[in-house]
Amino acid sequence: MLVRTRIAPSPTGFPHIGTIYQVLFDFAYAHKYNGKFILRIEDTDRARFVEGAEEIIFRSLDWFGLTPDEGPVQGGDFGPYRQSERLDIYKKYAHQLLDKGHAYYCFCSRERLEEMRKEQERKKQSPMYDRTCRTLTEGEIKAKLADNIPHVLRMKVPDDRKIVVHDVIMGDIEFESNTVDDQVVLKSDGFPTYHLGVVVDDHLMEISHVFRGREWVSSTPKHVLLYEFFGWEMPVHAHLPLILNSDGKGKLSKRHGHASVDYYREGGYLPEAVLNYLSNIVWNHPEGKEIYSLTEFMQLFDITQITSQGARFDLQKLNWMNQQYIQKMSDEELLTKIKDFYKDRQLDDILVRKLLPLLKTRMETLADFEKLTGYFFAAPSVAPRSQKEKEIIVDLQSILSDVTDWTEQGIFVALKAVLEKHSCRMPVLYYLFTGEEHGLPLPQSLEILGKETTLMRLKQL
RNA sequence: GGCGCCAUCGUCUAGUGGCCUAGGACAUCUGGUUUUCAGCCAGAGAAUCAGGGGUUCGAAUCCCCUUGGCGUCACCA
Repeated sequence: MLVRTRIAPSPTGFPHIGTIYQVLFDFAYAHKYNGKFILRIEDTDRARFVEGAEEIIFRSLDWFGLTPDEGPVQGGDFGPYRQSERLDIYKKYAHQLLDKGHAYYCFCSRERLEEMRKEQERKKQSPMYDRTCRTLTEGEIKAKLADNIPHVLRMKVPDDRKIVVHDVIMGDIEFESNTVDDQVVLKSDGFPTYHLGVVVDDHLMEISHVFRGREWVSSTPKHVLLYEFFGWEMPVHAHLPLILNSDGKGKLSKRHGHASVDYYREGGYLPEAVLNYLSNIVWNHPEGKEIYSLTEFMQLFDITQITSQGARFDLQKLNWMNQQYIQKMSDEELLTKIKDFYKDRQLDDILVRKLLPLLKTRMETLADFEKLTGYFFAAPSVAPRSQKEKEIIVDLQSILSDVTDWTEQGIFVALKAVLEKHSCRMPVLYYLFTGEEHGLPLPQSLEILGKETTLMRLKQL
């Protein structure tokens, strides 16, 4: 069987990191078995549609190197890959359901539905459609249709049945059909709901494995039923554990800035580090390694071995991982990444190259470059904070101007003399030169800055 | 509330009946690297394996109950 996985985001806002987390598994699994990874845009909610969101999804996937094999951009034999362009298909299948007696017209207004739910809640019942329209006679239906009363199609959930959801990481989960709602499958605007959309498209696009978040398990019985109604074989399902907010309260949400993919790109994170982190929170390398490549993950992971607990998002650990990746990078690679990250800044290659060895162990993200190297590009705004510091500046000027050997070692000796004379500590000098109390090693920094610039800046204090 | 899932250091986890007086990583703290900060090295503290019952010669591991957390209950996905 050919492995085909898919991600089916809806263009309703910025891409969520949870989407990338899911794609990681889609992508890895598909490519592990020489299959295909498909992108399908589920734009069936016109009210929540956001212009441009689709392009951001494409871009985000590309940034992570998780480009789909088939999709709206790449094309493929199973298109169109946008649900809004497949309306006829859903209509056809919805009516097939109707003909087979697995669906029925519902003419209930939103207001009535709303009231019904309120009433149910008042009676402490779980809100569910009361099946009023299930008993409509053929004549009544025809009359309402003729009157152009807005309507939807609902699936007819059978009574008193066990519905079993097979999940490769959770095992079999049993549901009682009486707790399953007569879900709307086709909306009054002719668009399908998610439930009809996924089932039809996953089948038509020959999806073999469905990886999605745990939040979907409770609607899976509906999908099981739909597959059964159509007489189709159901793809293998794996519901991935949720990524939780760092306080453990709830799914990683928009309130936490780092739910957005942009947060990582703009924050100077490396896509491979983010992917590494994402996989590591629910999967362990057999040798206990924490740092491993996507390729290695792809080769070694087994979907059945995924943890079954939701995991809190730990930014500190991600930061550590990102730093590990930066540290292990070659100078050339790092230079490229930095220049790319600051592409609007016209950075001087020669200067940056000199800085790299100092930077490497001090950058958690590419964005740290700016904080760490500011004083190389412009004089920091510093003013002596005491009489003592004024005296130190005077001594610094005279001692430094006498340094003939302007190297790390020569500068170090000179600085040490000042330190000893005033019996002060390094952070004081550091502040005078950079405006910060700590950062890159001072002697090396001054060597790179150059004698002339160093003395000139000192004079301006 | 109904239904479903989950439960090992602060966090992510290893662990599938004896190798566990519970291992690793992040974080924290201490010392070293003969004066910043990182990095690196060494070390420390940190989990009565949610609680209670079983099963067993033996349980973090199997079963039951309780508790707690999370998810979900739309013409949203």
